[in-house]
Amino acid sequence: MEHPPFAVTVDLVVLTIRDDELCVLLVRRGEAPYAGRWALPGGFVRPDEDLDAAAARELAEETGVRPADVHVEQLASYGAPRRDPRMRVVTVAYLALAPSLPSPIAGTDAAEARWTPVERVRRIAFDHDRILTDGIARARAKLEYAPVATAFCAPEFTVAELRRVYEIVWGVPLDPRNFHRKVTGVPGLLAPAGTTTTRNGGRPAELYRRGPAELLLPPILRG
Amino acid sequence: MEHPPFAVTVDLVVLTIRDDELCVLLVRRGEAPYAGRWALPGGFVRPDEDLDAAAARELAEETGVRPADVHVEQLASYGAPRRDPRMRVVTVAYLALAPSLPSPIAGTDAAEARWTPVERVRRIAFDHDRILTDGIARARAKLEYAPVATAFCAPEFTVAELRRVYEIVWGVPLDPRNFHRKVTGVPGLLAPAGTTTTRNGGRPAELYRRGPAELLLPPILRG
DNA sequence: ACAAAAGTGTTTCTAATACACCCATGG
DNA sequence: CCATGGGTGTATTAGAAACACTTTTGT
Repeated sequence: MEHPPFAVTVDLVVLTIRDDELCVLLVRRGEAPYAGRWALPGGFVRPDEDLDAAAARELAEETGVRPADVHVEQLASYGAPRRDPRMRVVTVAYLALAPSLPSPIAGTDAAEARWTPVERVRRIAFDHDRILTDGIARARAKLEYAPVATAFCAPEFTVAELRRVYEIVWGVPLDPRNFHRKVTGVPGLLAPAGTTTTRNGGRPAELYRRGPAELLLPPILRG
Repeated sequence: MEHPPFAVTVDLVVLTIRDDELCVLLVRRGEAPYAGRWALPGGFVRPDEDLDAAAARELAEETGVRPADVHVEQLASYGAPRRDPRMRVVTVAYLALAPSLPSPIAGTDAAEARWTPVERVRRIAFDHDRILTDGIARARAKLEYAPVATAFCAPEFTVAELRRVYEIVWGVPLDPRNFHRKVTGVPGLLAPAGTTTTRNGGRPAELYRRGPAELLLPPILRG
């Protein structure tokens, strides 16, 4: 009963919104293979560590964000025999949705890390193109029926800021009036903070925090 | 740079409909751990085998069904440190939806295999309870927006047989008239076979094959 | 003739869309 | 006072649900 030895890694598709664009966190590889090329952040799962824990650890190391502010979920696993030329590696990919972070990423231990607009990503290392494509598709689909859009926002946000998230991720314009009604009508989605802001100009807007809702009923449909 | 050694397996949640119940394929374990207990079918990924290929191979070994007749998709990965007491095992779970098969499962190499109604599954080996729960939830959700219900049917089927699939998987009654209109109205979902059958009694029903549609628009919503 | 299942037509109601309009602030 | 974005009201329309009714077989 010999079981072939595998290495197991976690890789992260960390998405955020910066300057009105959907961006992904990429790190520059220092060693072969693909030395000097950009890649998704990730690393080996430790001997006594659960998969989710490994993903959370890598995320903290790379971004320094508090886990409570980020939405993390397992995406899929990838294990083609020669996806890593050194050895047989199966990677468990995770999708993370994070609020906008300061540009020089705090607490990072990677040599070089960068937020890149997803439209401009070209030929990254390993099979990470495919993983990124799958992660973006998942994020787009999940906004429809799960309250994850708030993960892209600061702890307190306006309805218009939440709408911008949808417009940027989906790439379609939404009617501000109908969106407002829809999103404030979903029970448990938004909790009023009781304060207002004028940071976007015009009439002061109500500030909200994320509510306790786990599911989005009815769903918010794409244009 | 030492990478801890992992074993990697695939486990299968194979669902079918037998006697108007949603059933899952379970196999009896011959060896420790959990000797004599029921478990999801599965096995080790081979050194030169992709994950999807390993899942397809195990499915063929356990059920003997032709791959074209079954819907197979990756479900999720599970890798808690002590989920297998022998060693560190990460398993990639797959969900398969199959048409009703003859009871003594043809082409099986497992010592003992059985279709069990999902409601009656109790305390199966390892963390397979959790995997099964996740698989059922995925199947229920996927019927809404993907044309996978046909995977439970024979190659040629009636609208009423397709409706029974939805009713059994969701556990809710559906209006036959509205269902008929809805499902025949989705472009590309059903291809008329040109023949009819009276196997369900009453007026002859049109027979259909699965159409080329990949997505279900508009979705079929749960009552 | 009658039961049973297939399939169609029609009415009702809910919810998404489009858009006119008013509100509250900064400059 | 005017520009800007926030928020409400309302008419239109698309689709879901409910159900009466007709069709085509087996017995």
